[in-house]
Amino acid sequence: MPKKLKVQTKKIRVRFPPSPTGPLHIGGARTALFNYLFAKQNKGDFILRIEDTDKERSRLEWVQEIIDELKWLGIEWNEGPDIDGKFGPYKQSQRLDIYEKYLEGLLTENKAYYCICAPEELEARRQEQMSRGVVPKYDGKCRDKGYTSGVIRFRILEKKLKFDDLVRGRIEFDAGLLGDIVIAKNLENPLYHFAVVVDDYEMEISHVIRGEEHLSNTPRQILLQEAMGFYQPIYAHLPLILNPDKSKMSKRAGDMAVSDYHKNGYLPEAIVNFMAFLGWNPGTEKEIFSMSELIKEFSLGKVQKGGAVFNIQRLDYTNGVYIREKTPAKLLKLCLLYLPEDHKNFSEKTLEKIIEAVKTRMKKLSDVTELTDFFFKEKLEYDKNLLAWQTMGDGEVKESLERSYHTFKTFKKYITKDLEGVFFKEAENFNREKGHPIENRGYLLWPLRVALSGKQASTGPFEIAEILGKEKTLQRIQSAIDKV
RNA sequence: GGUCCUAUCGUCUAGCCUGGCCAAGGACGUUGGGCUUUCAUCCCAAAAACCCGGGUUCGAAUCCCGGUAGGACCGCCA
Repeated sequence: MPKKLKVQTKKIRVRFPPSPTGPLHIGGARTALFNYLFAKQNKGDFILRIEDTDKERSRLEWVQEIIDELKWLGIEWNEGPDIDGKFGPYKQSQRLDIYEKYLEGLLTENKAYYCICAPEELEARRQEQMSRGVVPKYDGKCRDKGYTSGVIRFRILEKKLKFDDLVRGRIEFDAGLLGDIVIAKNLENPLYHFAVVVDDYEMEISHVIRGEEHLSNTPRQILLQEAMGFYQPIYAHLPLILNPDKSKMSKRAGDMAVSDYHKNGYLPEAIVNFMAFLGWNPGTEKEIFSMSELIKEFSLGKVQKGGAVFNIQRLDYTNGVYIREKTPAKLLKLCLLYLPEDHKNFSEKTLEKIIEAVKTRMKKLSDVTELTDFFFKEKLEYDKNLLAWQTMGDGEVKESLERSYHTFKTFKKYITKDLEGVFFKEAENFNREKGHPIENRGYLLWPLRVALSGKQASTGPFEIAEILGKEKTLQRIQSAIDKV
């Protein structure tokens, strides 16, 4: 077995090793982000490695989805399955010969051995140990039996271990409590603990930054490193992302797939900003960070130790901030997907105006559909009672609408500011005639806005009128008048 | 059950290492108010937390010990 002891290079090299058994989740994406941030900040390399040793559960389409969503988020790697590097290949299924070599070495040195215990038998023993209240661990039955087939087990050395975690400080374990672990089903089928250790070594990974769920796996991996004469990478275990009930955010819990947020109209900048604050904080009062600002400010030392509950309201807020920051042209481009088919009948300029008019009401891009639907409809459907402001009766609603109708007729071109000036005066006049409080413009403006939008809540009437133009505006008011 | 980890407003967190500047700061959310024809944006304000118990000390959110609670792991998954 190759015994060249690699000295840890000065170069910072980190990796994100997803297993393609499902979509990329927020938890994984956050881990990828922290690795990326750390690498970029230190002018190091960020490697994407696909851990597809589980042939049954791994699927090519998941590999693609993980790649697509990571890229969408703006997390890019220096080496990976789609970008060759000198440490490739970057899919474990293509590195079988490498693992086999190390496996054979471990076997000949008697640091690993074949085990022929049947899974059912193992399970039964596990249950029995559990019921007796002892730690379930493999009893070493097949050790030193000289079997030449079966699964390959790694001999766990009984010793105390310690390592320094970058976010948690010194961690100590007693490996004597661990049972011999299966590291491969056979020479051609390595398992996680073994493969990850071999790859991190072969790929000269300097820092292993991963979720806390791996903290208790670390001693096994350190033992494996020692058995093969590898250097030990520096570890940093990130706090878990939790469900509202504080349980670990699992792959099955709800729609935590990055692709779901993507489809629903969350912006990558918002997701990245939000994820960065799940377990990390700059220590200042700045809350909105771009990727490049994060690269500058990020620090593992400021990473929280306790788990963080995923708070969707905060994501929504952050998303809104980024939406409002977009230029009209960019926002329109992003929203196109969520607009009705016939949006193509409208000019780009008009569409931009429509989006601008509803921008502050959007939490996510998909909201644009409902927010703007009335601009595209030929005929508005709404309850005529909606037209009444406060205590207005039908007769007054009609008068109010007719007043607006005639005022609109006097304009050639509809420009929000011009309309506003005249209508505000008109509203005062109307109130004076009707004996309403002068400042309560709703008597004139509310029925008008409802006539133009058909909605309880919407953009103001003058912006709508400007976008609709004279013909449609007049037509909508007329049909409101006909309603009452 | 064992091992390991964690513990500040409902949530994300600052402060903790280097005790006093903390009658604990910010943000989301909530509530109230302002602006306003509505909703949203924006602005202002309020309510809201140091898990518990000991100890060390003139003084503890901060240090120590013990509880308690939560979580992760204990796979021929990763």
